[in-house]
Amino acid sequence: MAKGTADRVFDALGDRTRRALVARLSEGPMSVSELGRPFDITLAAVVQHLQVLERSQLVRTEKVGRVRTCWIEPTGLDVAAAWLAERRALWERRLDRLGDVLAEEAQPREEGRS
Amino acid sequence: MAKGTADRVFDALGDRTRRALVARLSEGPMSVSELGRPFDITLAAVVQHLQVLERSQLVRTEKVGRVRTCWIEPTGLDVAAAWLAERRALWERRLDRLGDVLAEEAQPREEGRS
DNA sequence: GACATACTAAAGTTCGTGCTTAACCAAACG
DNA sequence: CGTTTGGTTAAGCACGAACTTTAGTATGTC
Repeated sequence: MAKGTADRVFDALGDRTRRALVARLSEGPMSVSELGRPFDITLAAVVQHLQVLERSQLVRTEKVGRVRTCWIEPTGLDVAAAWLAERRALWERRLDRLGDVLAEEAQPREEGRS
Repeated sequence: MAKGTADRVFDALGDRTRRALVARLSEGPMSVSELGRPFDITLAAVVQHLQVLERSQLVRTEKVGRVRTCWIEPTGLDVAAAWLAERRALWERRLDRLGDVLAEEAQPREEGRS
């Protein structure tokens, strides 16, 4: 099965360092080496993270001359936010079942169960 | 450094199977074995995922008799949503710098750089 | 009591992926 | 031209985490 967009976004955001990179990028666009400066990792590692972030549509980059500038693509974050909102909405509608389920477990009925 | 709440949430949501578990749980509260039924993994694995989800505050569980019932804690999702919203808001305010940065790279000035 | 169910806990295996090193290329600068 | 700077790519290592197996506990059912 093909990986959906939400999947890729959460995979990307599942890594501590990548979240930090996104946080740093949210302060404004910058070059790859500038982006990676505060972190204790190689430039190569930063580039690899960047590839994941680009695949997930969270970040976009463009190379001018020999310097690649990176920036956040806000709609990428929207995909994740939408997934969360959907789960939450779905849940809110079923919340009332909670009491029923717990009560049912406590004193099971003799009703038919498959 | 201590792991922040947002960190734990994204770590938890960083796994494909756990996202599927959350999705299933968003349809309503259910027992551990019922939760894990559609998945091709051991009950033990489901329990382990559940521990991560509980630590991240995304899910709460309670044991009555020998059956443990699980349900989503909506505020857990809120933490993640808030993180995303914050990055996005921060970014929106700096978006205008993009043009400047790209232009600057294209034709660097002779102004002082540290 | 005996058996089944629902889960738990520990231990071990395997596989992914985050990281490094090293070699490399192209652009800027003298 | 040679050197430095900024980035790319490939290869390989190493650690963690997702999973299984096994064995065990407590609850419910007959």
